[in-house]
Amino acid sequence: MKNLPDKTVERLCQYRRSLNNQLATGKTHIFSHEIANLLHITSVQVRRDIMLIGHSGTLRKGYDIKEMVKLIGKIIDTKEGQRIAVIGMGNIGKAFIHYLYEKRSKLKVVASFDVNPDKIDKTYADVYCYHFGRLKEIIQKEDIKIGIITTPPMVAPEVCENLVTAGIKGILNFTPKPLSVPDDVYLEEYDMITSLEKVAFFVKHNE
Amino acid sequence: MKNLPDKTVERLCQYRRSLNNQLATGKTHIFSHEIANLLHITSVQVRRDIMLIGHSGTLRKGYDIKEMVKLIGKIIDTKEGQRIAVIGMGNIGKAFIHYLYEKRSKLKVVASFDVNPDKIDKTYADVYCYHFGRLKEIIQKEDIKIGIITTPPMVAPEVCENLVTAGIKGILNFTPKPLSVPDDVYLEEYDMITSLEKVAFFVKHNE
DNA sequence: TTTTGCTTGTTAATTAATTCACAGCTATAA
DNA sequence: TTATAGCTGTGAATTAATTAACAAGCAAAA
Repeated sequence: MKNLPDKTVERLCQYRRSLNNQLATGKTHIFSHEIANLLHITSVQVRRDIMLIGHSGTLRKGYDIKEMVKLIGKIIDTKEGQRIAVIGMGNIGKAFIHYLYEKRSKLKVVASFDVNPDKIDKTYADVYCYHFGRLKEIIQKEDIKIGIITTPPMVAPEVCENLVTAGIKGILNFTPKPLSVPDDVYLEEYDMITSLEKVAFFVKHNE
Repeated sequence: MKNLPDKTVERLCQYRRSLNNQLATGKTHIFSHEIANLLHITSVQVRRDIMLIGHSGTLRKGYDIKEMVKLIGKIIDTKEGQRIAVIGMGNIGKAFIHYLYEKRSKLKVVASFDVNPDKIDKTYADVYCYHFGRLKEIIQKEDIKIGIITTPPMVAPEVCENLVTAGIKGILNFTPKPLSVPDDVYLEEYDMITSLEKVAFFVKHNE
C-alpha cells in the first residue's frame, strides 16, 4: 500500500470526498462509472485505482460506499490524526485553518506562526498564533509533523530550513519560491499564479 | 506554439519568474543547469522545454535571460493583457487579488463578485465587488475572459454555469467540487485539501 | 432454466513525460 | 595552432500514466 502512484493518491482523496457526499444522500452502493462521472474521469481509471488499493466491488452492485470510505481512510489517515502548523497568517494561511476547522478530519492545525505583532498571541478558528521565533519549540512540544508555508516568498527558504531542523516530515509550500528538502521530508509545492497563467495560455491559444 | 504540453507551459511560467529574479541580480545569461537548479529539475528538461518553444541558446554562454523572458511572454501573454474576475471574496479570492495587484503583469483582476452585503460595493486592492446577480452584465461590459471561482463549494456549479453563459473562456476552480464545462472553455481545478492529504499520506508512509 | 445485459477486474496497448546518451560546437588554455 | 572542457540540441530509450479490450460473473427477464 506504500507504493501507490502520486496521482492515484490524489484521486483517492477525491473519491473519498465524493463518496462522503453520496453517503449523505442515503446511497449505500456506487458503480465505478458513477464515481467517474462525479469527478469527470473514466470508469477504468476508478476501477484501476480501486484495484491498486486491493479493494473489490460486488459484481452488479458496485462498491460499498461506507467500506470504501473506511478503506481510503485507513490508507491516508493515521489512527491518531496528524498535527499541522501553518506558517504565515495571511489570507491563504487563514483559508487553510478555516477550511480544516469546518471539516473535522484527521488533519488538524494545532499552531500558526507569524512575525506581525497584530497577529501574534491571537486565536483564529481555535488556532493560536505564535511568534515565528518559537517555531522549533512549539513544533517539538506539539509533536507537529506537517507544515504549510504561506509566507511571503522571500522568507520561504528560511522558514523551510527551520521546519526541517525542527523535525517536520512533510511540507506544503504555497509560495512561488521553489524549496529543497532532505530525502526524508516530503515536499509538495503549489503556485496559484502559475495555475492562472496556464489558464491564460490556453484561453489565448483556443480562439 | 499552440500545442505545447501542459507541463511545459507550467514550467515556462516558472522559468519566467526565476529568470526575472535573476535579471534583478544583474545576470544577463544563464545555463540550462542553472535554471534547473533554481527549480530543482533536470537540465535536460529545461533544454527540451526551450527547444519546444523554438528558442536557441548560445553555446558556452547559455541563454540570454532578457530574450527568454520576452519570448515566454509572447507565448503566454496576450498583447492587451487578460481581464479576470474573481467570484467569491473570501480569503482565497482576496489572496488572488492581492497577489496580482502587487506583481503587475498582463493578468489583471478587474471585477469581483459576492453575495455578502458587507463586501458588495466595496473595493479591495482597487477591485470593485459587485453583487453576484450582476455577473453576466459586468463580465460582458468589462470584456472579462477568465474567471476564478473561490466560493463555497456548494454554489460552484451554479457559478460555473453563469460564467460559461456569460462568455468566459477559462476557469480556475479553487473549490473541491469538480466542475464541467463545454469544450471551448478551459478548466483548471485545484483543491488545497487534496494537496494536504497527499502530504499526509506520504508522511505517514515514509517512516 | 436459459438468455440478456451490465459491471467488475485485469492484461495488453497506447500515449505522455522524462531521462539517457551523445554528436556538434565554441571559448579558453596549452 | 591544437587540445580541452563544457554546454547545447536532439534522437532514442525508458518510465509513468492512461485507455482499450475483454473474460468472468451475476441479477433480472424471458
